[in-house]
Amino acid sequence: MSNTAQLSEITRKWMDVFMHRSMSGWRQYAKATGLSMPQFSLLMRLHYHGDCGISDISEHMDTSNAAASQLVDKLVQNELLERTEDPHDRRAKQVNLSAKGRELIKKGISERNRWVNELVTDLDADQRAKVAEALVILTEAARKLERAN
Amino acid sequence: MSNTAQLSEITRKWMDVFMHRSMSGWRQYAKATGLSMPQFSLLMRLHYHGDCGISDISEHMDTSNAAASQLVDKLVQNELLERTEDPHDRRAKQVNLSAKGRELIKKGISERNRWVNELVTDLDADQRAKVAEALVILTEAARKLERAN
DNA sequence: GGATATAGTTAAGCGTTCTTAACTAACAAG
DNA sequence: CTTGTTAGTTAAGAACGCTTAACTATATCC
Repeated sequence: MSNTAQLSEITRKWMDVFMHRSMSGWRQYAKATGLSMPQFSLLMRLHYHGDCGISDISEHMDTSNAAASQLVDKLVQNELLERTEDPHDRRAKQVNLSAKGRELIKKGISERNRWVNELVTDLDADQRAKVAEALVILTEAARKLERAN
Repeated sequence: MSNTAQLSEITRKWMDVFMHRSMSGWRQYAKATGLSMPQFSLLMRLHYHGDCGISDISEHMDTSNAAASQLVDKLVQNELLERTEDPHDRRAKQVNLSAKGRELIKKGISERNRWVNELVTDLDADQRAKVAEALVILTEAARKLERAN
């Protein structure tokens, strides 16, 4: 049992459920916080890879330098980001989440975690152990794959 | 082992990796297809719950009737949606994905699945079996939770 | 020092989405 | 039949994000 085709079908179903949920979860949170998708996306990016310049941002978001600059500017005005001068290169800027921005993202992430936590609280001990083991395997595989790219 | 706190930490890490990946995946796909986020969101909604009226859409997207109507209109013009009259109530409309729209969403979903498939291909047989078992458990739990709400 | 490249900002213009308000058409109840 | 409700559309105006192009300031190379 558990050949490639079966596993593929299982992951497909899981992704289906999961994507459905995560999409609508994000949408609701963006609405609630008043953030647009690009704004939210940038905050997430900085949560994972802070301390980067405008060019890094524009490159990663697949957009122009001007757009990134304007986006950052708006979020700086809203006090969600801090934009400081790079001490080693005074042309460049270092963009980071502010305390307020970090707080907001942290809350968003924990709200999304709530769903998974609800999911696992209904499981019995045996099921929980299995889920825990599998998620560790998957997380490690994802990390490995990310490093490879 | 595997008490509640541990499991919670494990799911948190998994969500972290997974959300990070799925967010940027969708962003890229939306960019590639030229769809805006609301447009994309509506197509996904119709993929899961087709055959609904303008009011259903506006209610679910937490927006005004006018906005939903305009959004649908644009996607009908792009031939991604079909808008037909409800035979039982001629005031109402039935909105559905067109063949072209279905195709587009299907492709997006399969791209998303590709990542998970890459993830599991590197696993050995034992790990695969464990992952398969756990994902079945989680998918079932998610379905149950959804029915409860 | 002077030419060139790089990092980022600013401004004008376009397309999108949203809102409110006014409107049409169809249904429902007396 | 008339009154009121419901479903959806249309129009005007504001906000946002993106692009291109022109610009400032700093760094780098010869």
